[in-house]
Amino acid sequence: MKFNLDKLDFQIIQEMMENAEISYADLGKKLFVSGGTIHVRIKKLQEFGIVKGTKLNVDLKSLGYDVIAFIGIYLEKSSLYDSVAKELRKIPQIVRLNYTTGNYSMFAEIVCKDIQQLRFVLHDELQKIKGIERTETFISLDESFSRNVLVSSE
Amino acid sequence: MKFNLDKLDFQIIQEMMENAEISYADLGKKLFVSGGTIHVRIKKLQEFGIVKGTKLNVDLKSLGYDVIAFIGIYLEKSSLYDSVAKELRKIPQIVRLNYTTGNYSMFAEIVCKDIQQLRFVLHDELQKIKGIERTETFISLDESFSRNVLVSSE
DNA sequence: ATTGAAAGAGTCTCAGT
DNA sequence: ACTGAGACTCTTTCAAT
Repeated sequence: MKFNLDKLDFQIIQEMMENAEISYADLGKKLFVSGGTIHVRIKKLQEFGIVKGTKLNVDLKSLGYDVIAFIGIYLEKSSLYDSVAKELRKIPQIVRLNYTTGNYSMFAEIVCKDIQQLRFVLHDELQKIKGIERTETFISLDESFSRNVLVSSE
Repeated sequence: MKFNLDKLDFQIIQEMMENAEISYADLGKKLFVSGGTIHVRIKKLQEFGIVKGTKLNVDLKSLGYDVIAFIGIYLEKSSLYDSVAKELRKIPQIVRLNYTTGNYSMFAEIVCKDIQQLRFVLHDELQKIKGIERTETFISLDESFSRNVLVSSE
């Protein structure tokens, strides 16, 4: 760890990773300090670059984005990573891309409105990209859980 | 889509998925409506359950959580899904679990402080869980990008 | 449905401890 | 380093359109 964070800092991060709407006064009550102290700590965490902002928590399912899938990508040559990544970034349904060890060269996550859209991306868009040897798709039938990591000083 | 959302609703969602800190007045300026209108729309989106709250955007790398990996899990029987999911949930480093089609029965994402911790989870904790036949691990060497889906009415 | 203004709540600063 | 109070800003409500 690069910074000297204490238990209170971690408690604030943990709490606000789940719910960033809580007021400083209320969070202070919960953690037995004043709202002013919460404020000072959050300012410090922002200065350190640990807290980068807040994001809206949106229920994608209710917006019709039902289909989540993971794609393992085999490249012809691993040197093609950057150029393939650049092409994959152009596909808005692909929300995440990691360069990985193991079977696959890259690992992508894709969010679609329906199976037809997923098929279109897999069949039409990915096939056009030079350097992709083949792909394996894992469609999520159920998200068992999704949560934040447990932060602490150890 | 279950709801009647217009362009403005989607613009608000898109903007605030990236930055939920912006004030209603400022967001209104950006989208050429009053702050009051932004407020009404967000209230509506909350009532619909589309907006579920806000989350702190934390830089896990700077907190020392450097190691992200994906784990493909083979089960002995797919009926063991629930009991294995229950055990995996007890491991705090596992932040996400999906039940998937394809090669693997389940797909997990894990966040660790170092390779030693990852090895401990993979070798000691996962091996203890009854019903897991074997696992394949893909360590992320680089996150090329991670972003929100592009929402719209179509 | 949108607006603008007033009331209420929260953030931010700072002097005191 | 924490606190509490005052200044300031944002959210929330509401009457008018």
